[in-house]
Amino acid sequence: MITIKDIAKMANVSTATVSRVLNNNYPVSQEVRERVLNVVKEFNYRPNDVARSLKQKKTYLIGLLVPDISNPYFMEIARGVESVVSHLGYHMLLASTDEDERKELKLLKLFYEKRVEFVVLATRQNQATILNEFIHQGLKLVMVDSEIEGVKADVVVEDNRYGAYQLVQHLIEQGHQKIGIINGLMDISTAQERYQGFHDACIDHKVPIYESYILEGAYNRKKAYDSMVHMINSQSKDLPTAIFSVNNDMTEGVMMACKAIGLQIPNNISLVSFGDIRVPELIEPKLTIIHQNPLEIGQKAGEILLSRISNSTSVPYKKHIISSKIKIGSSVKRI
Amino acid sequence: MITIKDIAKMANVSTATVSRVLNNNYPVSQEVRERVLNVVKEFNYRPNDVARSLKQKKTYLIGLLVPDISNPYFMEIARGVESVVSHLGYHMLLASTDEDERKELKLLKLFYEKRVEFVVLATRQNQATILNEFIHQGLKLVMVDSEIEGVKADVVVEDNRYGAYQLVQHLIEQGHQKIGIINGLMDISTAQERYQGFHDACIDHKVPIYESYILEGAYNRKKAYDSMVHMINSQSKDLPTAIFSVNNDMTEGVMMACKAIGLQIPNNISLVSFGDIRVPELIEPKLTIIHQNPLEIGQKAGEILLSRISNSTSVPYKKHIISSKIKIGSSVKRI
DNA sequence: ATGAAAGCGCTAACAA
DNA sequence: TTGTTAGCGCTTTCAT
Repeated sequence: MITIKDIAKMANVSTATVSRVLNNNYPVSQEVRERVLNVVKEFNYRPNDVARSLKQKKTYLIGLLVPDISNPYFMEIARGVESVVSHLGYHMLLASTDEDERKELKLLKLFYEKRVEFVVLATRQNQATILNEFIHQGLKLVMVDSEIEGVKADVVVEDNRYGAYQLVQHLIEQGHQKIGIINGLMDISTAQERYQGFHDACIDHKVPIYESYILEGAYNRKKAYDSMVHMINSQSKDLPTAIFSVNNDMTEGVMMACKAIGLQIPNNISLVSFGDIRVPELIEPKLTIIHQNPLEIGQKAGEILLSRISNSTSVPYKKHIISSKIKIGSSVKRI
Repeated sequence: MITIKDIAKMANVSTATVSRVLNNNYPVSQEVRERVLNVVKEFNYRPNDVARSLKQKKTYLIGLLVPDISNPYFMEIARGVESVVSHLGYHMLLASTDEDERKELKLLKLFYEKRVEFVVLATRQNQATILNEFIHQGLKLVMVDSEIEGVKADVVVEDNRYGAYQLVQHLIEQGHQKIGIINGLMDISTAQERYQGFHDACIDHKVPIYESYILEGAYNRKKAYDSMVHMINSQSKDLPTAIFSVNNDMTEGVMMACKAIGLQIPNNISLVSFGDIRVPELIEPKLTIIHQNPLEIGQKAGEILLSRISNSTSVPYKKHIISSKIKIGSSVKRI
């Protein structure tokens, strides 16, 4: 592999000069510049970024750690990050944690050893103490999607509580008093907050909350399907009139359950969802949902990290809340 | 930042010894090993991988270049790659080309400067000559999804021609003689091959091909929708009895068009698709499709690149074809 | 405007 | 088993 030394020799200059013309950061005479450039072109020389990184202590690497890189939601976030950092020459190192705490830790460690300048972390586990330890060692972090209480890092999340609140309020306004919820894993901040929104809306409007209508969906479609089928079968004489599904994946499960059993939405049961299902254009009815914007989360995270990289002055960590808009469909029956 | 030198000093050994205990590649006495390990732990030392890469000329980096990192199809491929390379300590650098040839070239160049050990490229453009130039300079490449004729690299693709062939043959077996096709961009290999399959099936079974039934879908949903609507409106007295949609995204567009206009599938028109639509569970009817397996493409690409990295002996480049299975649904009417 | 040389943080060949 | 040291390919300070 051809190095700067080779180029220097061929152009009859020092390596310093070659570096200067390549980086355009110090005065070089026209004549020498051209001579060097010619040799560079002739040999198709490409500087070794590893060496440069070592010398400059700058890798232009951003690590992205998400539960699953094939999950469109997270990849929209990634896309958002990429869109703002790529212009500055940053590249993204991507990896899936598979929701495995040990793997996540291992990846954080590896990212750190690769000297990524920042990591964007979408995690649903791990303790604040462990993450803070990394941070203490100099790892820069910005958390997206979920929050972990006590972590010393910026956070970009959706307005989960208020989004959920709006959805449930809408149900109540349409006359619903028996509202069920398909819940996420309660050790995850997003699930807690969305549940909180449900809870607050019910309390504020004096609507009772029934234990038996609180279903465990575990943030996955299969589980949501099973829970829903089970409830319908076991409480068929006294079903809720409306369901609030806490994420889009589970919403698909709920709809599949209704379809399988023959419950019509919204005739037999109403449904609202945090996040839209896929290809809604082909599916009836149009759901009333909270519209999510993962791209914006990613962009925000990208901006934050860029500004932290450039401004070494330590401004305090902040929680950025991306507001979520409700979109009214026809999945709620007025009763 | 703490370095191997610091550790060496604190443990009263040479840097070489620290390196040895960390890498476990040379004999070190128990006593010294423990001493070093203690200091490492105490200071939470993490070796600088940039320096190691420079020295070893090994980055453990795989570059992935796809049109769009938020496209689930490509991210399934990425997932496949990751699943096989991550065990060996490889990391993935990911970037979107946005179908922009210049951007793609720039990214290839940057990946090269970062000294990625391999790049997995899913591209739909660029000439073989340009790519071969990179390869000539030492860039290792494996192409996925699409093929570019003449590129000196391994290729992993689906069996596009035969998949399409099966689909169209199925239509013909069900009695269809007037078959339309929503086509991709014909400068992309996958589109060419799928069209070829359509063409061959028609020829082999002596079914006529009508020019006016060959629609431009441009591999995108919106265009497919528009083309479909236009055809239905302009040729309403003599529509094809069946449509072959060349990719899943366009299939969604076709279904939306049918829905908008009130054409029922398969009653009024039959439909087969290369690749399944999203959430098929919630959509009627079940389509007859070719089942795609991007994960497998990624895994295969990962295996290939791993074996090329380890076996320096140059085996000839090969085209790997992932076979595609037909899945019969209820979207084709027997006539 | 240019060159010499130190050094980024490691690894590994060589010596002891 | 351990230490010394050269060197990976760059950048940048200091001379000139």
